[in-house]
Amino acid sequence: MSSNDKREEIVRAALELIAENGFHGAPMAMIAERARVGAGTIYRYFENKDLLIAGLYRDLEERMVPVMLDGYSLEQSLRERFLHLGTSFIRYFIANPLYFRFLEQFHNSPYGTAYRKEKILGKEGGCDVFRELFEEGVARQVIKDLPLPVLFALAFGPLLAVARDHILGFVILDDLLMTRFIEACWDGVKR
Amino acid sequence: MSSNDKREEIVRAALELIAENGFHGAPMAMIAERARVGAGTIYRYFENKDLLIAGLYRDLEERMVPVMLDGYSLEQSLRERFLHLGTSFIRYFIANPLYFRFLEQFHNSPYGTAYRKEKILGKEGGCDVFRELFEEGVARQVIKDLPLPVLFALAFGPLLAVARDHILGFVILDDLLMTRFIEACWDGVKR
Amino acid sequence: MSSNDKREEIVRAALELIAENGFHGAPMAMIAERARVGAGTIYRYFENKDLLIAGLYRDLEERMVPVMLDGYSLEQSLRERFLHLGTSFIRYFIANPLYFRFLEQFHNSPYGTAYRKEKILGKEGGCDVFRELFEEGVARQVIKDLPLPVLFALAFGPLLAVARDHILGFVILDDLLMTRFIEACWDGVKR
Amino acid sequence: MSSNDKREEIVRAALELIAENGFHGAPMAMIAERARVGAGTIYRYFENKDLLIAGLYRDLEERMVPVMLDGYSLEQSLRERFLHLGTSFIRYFIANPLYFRFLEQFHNSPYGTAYRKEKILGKEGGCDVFRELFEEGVARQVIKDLPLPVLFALAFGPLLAVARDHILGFVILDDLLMTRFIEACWDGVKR
DNA sequence: GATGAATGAGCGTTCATTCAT
DNA sequence: CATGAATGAACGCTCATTCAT
Repeated sequence: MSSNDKREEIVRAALELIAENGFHGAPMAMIAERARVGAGTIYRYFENKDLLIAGLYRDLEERMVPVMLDGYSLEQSLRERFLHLGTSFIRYFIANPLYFRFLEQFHNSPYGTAYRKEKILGKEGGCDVFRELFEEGVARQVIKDLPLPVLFALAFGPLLAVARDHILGFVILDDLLMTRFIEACWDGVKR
Repeated sequence: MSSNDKREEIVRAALELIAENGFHGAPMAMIAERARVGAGTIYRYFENKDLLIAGLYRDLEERMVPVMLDGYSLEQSLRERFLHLGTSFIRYFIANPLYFRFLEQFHNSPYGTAYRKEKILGKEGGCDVFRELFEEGVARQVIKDLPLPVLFALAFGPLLAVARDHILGFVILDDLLMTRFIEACWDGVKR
Repeated sequence: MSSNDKREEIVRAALELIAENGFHGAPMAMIAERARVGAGTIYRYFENKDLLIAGLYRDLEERMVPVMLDGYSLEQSLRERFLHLGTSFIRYFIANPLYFRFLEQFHNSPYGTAYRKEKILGKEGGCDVFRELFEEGVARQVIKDLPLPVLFALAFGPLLAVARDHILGFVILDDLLMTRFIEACWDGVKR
Repeated sequence: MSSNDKREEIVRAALELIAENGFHGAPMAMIAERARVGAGTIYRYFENKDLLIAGLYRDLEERMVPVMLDGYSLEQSLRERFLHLGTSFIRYFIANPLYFRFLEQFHNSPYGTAYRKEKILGKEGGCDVFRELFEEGVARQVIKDLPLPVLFALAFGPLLAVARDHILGFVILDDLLMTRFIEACWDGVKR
């Protein structure tokens, strides 16, 4: 097994356990066991548990951006771009429910709180493109003239909530329903 | 100090500590100290920590409903009723940021997960009235014909997100902004 | 068992183990076991291992002073006073070899080093009386006019070395030999 | 780098780290790093950490003897020989404070204790010559008729104590003071 | 021979829970 | 009833040692 494989196994194991059981259900020894690795080995790759988790978060963020931007074009209308991003966003989490669960655990946790302090805005990987979209929309009077955080709340709030509901099995978002849902989100932000 | 006072002190102390520091920053001994009560005493009122926290949650839910329903009238239009509930909802959390922080801690935690498993729908205290509102709105073709969880996501998602942003100081929701924000939520759910 | 007994048991156990095996041979779990106490219990009495050990040291220091001063009188000649203190000092450690071993462990250890930084001089409990003796002796031209630390080295160096030798069984210091030895120390410091 | 160089690098690195930080501040990995050698390499030269440290000790002992004997002549008087050895001894440690610090760390440590058990007498490198000096002095009635360990205590006790004080900066031993100090030691052992 | 990644026993410490008082 | 001292399992982390390369 190569060194890189080991790192990846650790990341995978940590992600799974945290997604399944939360941080309190993912002690280092259990992560090591699931990764089929000695307990001390984790510390060759991550200085401590906090940094392992922060690393996990950064990993997920980075992986997400290109997926969301795939097929995204500034030549489309604002509405089309919004629908594209919203759909990508939700599809991504439906396809990777573990990632979603992890991010939820992370956000409301001492780990996430410290991390968020640095970023304030620009949260939720790939937000920059959302921010640009909103700013352009406000300027062109297509989107409501509300502060950015409020627009983010109107867009991400429902997206995250519905992704959670789908993952927990409270709704099944087929293609039609997803489209109608994201159009509803657009209704919230558009003028 | 009456038995009831003691219980209340415990609840208050636990709420404060969890809201301020998260679950990891609220060990039983610290809760007992803040409540000016022996550590063992907590166990007279709550079988264990999980049930203390679940009890806390139930408490908050119950306290919230009458506040939200204050001034609520079935004689108002659906839109007016939605705006009323949304405004009450957000005002309540702005007035009680500790409650909000606690609920956020609770939702993504082993405690909350177990609890949610029981309730599936009907979550977020005072939802019944929201559910009735949505069902009536769908039936009367005023609200989009989407599954209830999706409508909940469209309404609560932004409400919770914006409440968090306000509490963390990312936006300041004055009366005007709050009204415009909740109208935007209505735009999301209305036909 | 009273609370005080428990504290004492912990102190005794820690002292024994450290004296017998050094710091590395006295993990908290072993101290707890020897004290017939839960591992967590130690932490009710001592914030952490460092403070347990510093506490132990302070304890020993305090216990020693009155023993050394018993029968000490400023009306005796300088020589008699020196012999008295030297004899008491060495007798004390011969009677309490565990204390001696502990102090030796302590002095050259991260624990002791930090502690010594604060005190620089005035080390080895009951030194003040030695210092006064030396200062008076220098002033009255009975003792060599050397810096205090050098006089301390001339007096304590042999005392500690011989105590160690006795405890390890390299010599047996009977009363006669002890007297002759301390007289030899006096020969070193006197004019 | 030759095999012998490697061994020497390891010894040097270990000595430095232990002298600077004590045993607890010198893990094998850190020694390897400072010696610019793989962690496993150390084990080609030393069976385990205990033996590495015992080897270190033996090294220092061996290096010290010729320095102390430089200029030493059996034709000098006993007093002159004592002063010579004492001066060399103390000068050596003042010139090599790292060696001194290491030896102090070593003496009160599980490593040193085990080692000392083997040697009982003949401790402190270059003791044989001291022993001969003492035995001759006792026989010729120039030195007090005390057991050898007691004479060692009278001589080495102050020497080590004063060397420590100098190295820690509590006194500065210039040539004059050093001479006067060693003469005082001689006063302790001579008849 | 030399390496350094991997190991896992063992460390100091915390904290939910119990129970004698 | 109320207490809080006592408990010990479980945690995050270190490091002497091994062994595949």
